[in-house]
Amino acid sequence: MTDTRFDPSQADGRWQRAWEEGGTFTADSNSEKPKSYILEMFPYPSGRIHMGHVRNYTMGDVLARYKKMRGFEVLHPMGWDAFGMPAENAAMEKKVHPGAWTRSNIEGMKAQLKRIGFALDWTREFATCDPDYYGHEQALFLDMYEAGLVYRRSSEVNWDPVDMTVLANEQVIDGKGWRSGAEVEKRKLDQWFLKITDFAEDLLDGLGELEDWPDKVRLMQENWIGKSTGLEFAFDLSNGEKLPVYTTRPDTIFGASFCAIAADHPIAQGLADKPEVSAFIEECKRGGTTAAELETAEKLGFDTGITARHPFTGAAMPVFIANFVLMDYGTGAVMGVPGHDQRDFEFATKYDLPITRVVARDISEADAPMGDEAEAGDGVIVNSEFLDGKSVEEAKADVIARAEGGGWGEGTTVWRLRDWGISRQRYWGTPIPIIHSPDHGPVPVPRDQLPVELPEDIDFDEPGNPLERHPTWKHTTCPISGKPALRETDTLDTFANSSWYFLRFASQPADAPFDPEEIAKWLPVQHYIGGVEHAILHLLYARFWTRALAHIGKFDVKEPFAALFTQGMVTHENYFRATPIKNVERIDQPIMKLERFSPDEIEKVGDKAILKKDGKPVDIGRVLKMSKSMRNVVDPDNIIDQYGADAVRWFMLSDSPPERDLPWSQDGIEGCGRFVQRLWRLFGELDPGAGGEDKALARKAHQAIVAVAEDIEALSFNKAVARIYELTGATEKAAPSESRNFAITTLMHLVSPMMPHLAEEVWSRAGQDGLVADAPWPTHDPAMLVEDEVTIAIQHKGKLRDTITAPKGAAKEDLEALALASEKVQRSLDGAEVRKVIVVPDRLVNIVT
RNA sequence: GCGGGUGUGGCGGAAUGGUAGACGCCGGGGACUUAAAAUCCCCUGAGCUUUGCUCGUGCGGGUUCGAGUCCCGCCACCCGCACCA
Repeated sequence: MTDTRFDPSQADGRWQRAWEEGGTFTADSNSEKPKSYILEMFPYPSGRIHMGHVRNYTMGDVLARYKKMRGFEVLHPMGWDAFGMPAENAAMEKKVHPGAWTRSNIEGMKAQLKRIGFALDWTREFATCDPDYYGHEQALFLDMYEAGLVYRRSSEVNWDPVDMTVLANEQVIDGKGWRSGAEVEKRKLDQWFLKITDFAEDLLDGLGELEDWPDKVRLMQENWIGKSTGLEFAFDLSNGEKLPVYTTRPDTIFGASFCAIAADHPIAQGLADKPEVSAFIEECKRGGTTAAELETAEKLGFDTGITARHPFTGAAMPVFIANFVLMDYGTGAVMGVPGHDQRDFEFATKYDLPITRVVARDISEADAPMGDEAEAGDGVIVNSEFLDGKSVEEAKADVIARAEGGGWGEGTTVWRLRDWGISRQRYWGTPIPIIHSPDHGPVPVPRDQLPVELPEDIDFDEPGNPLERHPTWKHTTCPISGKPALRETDTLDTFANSSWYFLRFASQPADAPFDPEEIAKWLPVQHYIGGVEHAILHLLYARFWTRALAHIGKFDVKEPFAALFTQGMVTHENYFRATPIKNVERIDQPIMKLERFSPDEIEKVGDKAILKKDGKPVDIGRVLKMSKSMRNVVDPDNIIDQYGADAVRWFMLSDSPPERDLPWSQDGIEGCGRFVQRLWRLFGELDPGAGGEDKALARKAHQAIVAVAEDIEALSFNKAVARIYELTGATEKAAPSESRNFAITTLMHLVSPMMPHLAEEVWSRAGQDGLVADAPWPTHDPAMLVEDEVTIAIQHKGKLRDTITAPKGAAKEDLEALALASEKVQRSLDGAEVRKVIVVPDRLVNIVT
């Protein structure tokens, strides 16, 4: 090798073509090798690849390449989560077709991904907006429909009257539509739902087996599913009606002193003809829903004048309409037990209702006064007739048994999880394959008519759903009667598209969504990597679809992702300048004008940032997630132009542990670029003529083979990187020898998953056959892992005084003698009597005086 | 409010209860060069009375021969959920 510098601008593309032409990363499902499916969450084609993608896919790429070196047949696919609102927004703003916009983004982003040299099987690429893909999705929807997992009901939605569309909760900001700014209305619409609640128990239980998922994500899903058990029973009301309530604390029933119902409860609505009642209901709806507002919101109630009869004591308890009771949880009504529920306590205090103790630490404390808050903890039941003296758990069981025996209530389980409303009044999504027949109601589209394709000729000139106002698209005939009928014009929530794409990657027959035999070969995904922002929705929906399809008998896989890894964000400092502008009202409090500057406009000098165009300093703000609004985005393409793909990949893996945020820095990427060149020079020093053994270096190389493998398998890429730096440093310093050549070729292998272009280049220049990507992971000699000398720490009273070198496995007595012989130790002992000596073999000696 | 996480040099971070700060970045000094770039070498937690000593992993206690690591009690920041009965 004579080139003094590695030139990524010509090498990167050359090796990318070599991998592509050789089909190096094409997965063969008929291979005899063990299978490994490595998957990163596929991107939404928003326009450009950003650093977050680069980090995400680099991690998966290292794993995929490593697994291949370890003898696995690896499936590492890529595709596009291509349906969604941004395409429709672009259509409205830029007058382009959502499909054209999406396709063009995909093309650009695919080219960007290829430049980074990812080991992807592009033969399996698809976009969810391909009619082929969403046609199979429609078939799966019909499978679920036939299995009774899909139903239609009227549901309240957020309706934007200007854009004429339904908004997700996240799109409603301060009660206004995020785009139109119009006051959002609540509207009842017929919506399609998937019965995810049928699988609530399964989805909850399944979490227990997902040992290689982060605890955090499992907990979030557990809370989201929100299982609770208790008693549902009905109070007899003074007006002759029944009031069903749900409680998790039936043991405290003797402490109940009132009932409370939600503002939109039927009984409350029934009283709404009284102006004071309707005024109160309005007041309840006005309350904000942010954390701070709820924190300070006062408990408000309206006494209906109705009373409820206590099932045991027969006491008449007032029934209030209350602002803290939610209609969509439980029965929308509660029994108020102020002594042992904080909300009830606050409410009772405000409206001067009795607060009775029915749980105490001990039976003797039955008459202990209540403090200034409710006691929700465990204890012994008191003041409760036949329950007195029982534990909370015993009393719960007793009350439930009596309610069931008496036929006035039953033990139930209540879930926080709601069925998944999947109807969206949008164009750019999977059309729901249903036909509304005048005679037969909703009828599935016959299978041979799938896919129901989106029409191309649509316009976004008016607000609302283009499918709804398309002149011909929705007009069809009833599959049963043949009479004119209307297509469903709603499309599926985009989360449906990402709920089964990993199955289609594994298997892509033309006539079915997937082939069960192929699914069995590849699933579950061995490593699934993505952002924690998908901890609940996407990951829960994907788990649900997999279970639902397994339930229908499509395959045997229940959990799609054996291991989940949630990576941190890529962050960057931001640059700004705040200049005061004249404030006519308060000269001492000027209004500040804030200007932000992108990293391209800045030059860093030491720890100062200088604006290039005026040569003056700007302020450096906090390190934050890269975002357009902060103008702190660094474009991967520019970086690759300057430093090559390998330097960027190396940066993504260095320093920060992968689950934490990674602060981007110019100094850091320059350091990575330098290291690529440092390795290049070192690899050029391979000396076939050199002989002789360098045992210390050879040992380091063998240790690195083991350690780097362990680190990659634990996804501790930052540690693997540090090991490679160490071996590199040691190898550079060593004199030529056979061992040094071994260390150099070992390094070629160890860095190849991380810097594949450099590795291929030096591999080929070293005259090796084939591609390093196809080469196996180097083998280590176990005998070479063991050191024959170790450094022993000598402590006196737990503090380090000296270190000595001793043969590995030296006897305790010998170590003790060596320690006591140390001059430094003797000086520290200063003649004191040695009371005890603790010897940890091969580690340390601690002398206690 | 509930749940979870994090806290170690100027910075990112290492460290099965056993030598705290591996490795990288920044910074300082030097070599090479007419010069620069590139490269290489050395130093780089703080303090002190500098053969060495003392202090030091958010704060306060504890267990231990020995604690960044284990236990108890706090503080700060970050994330998620939320009037869920």
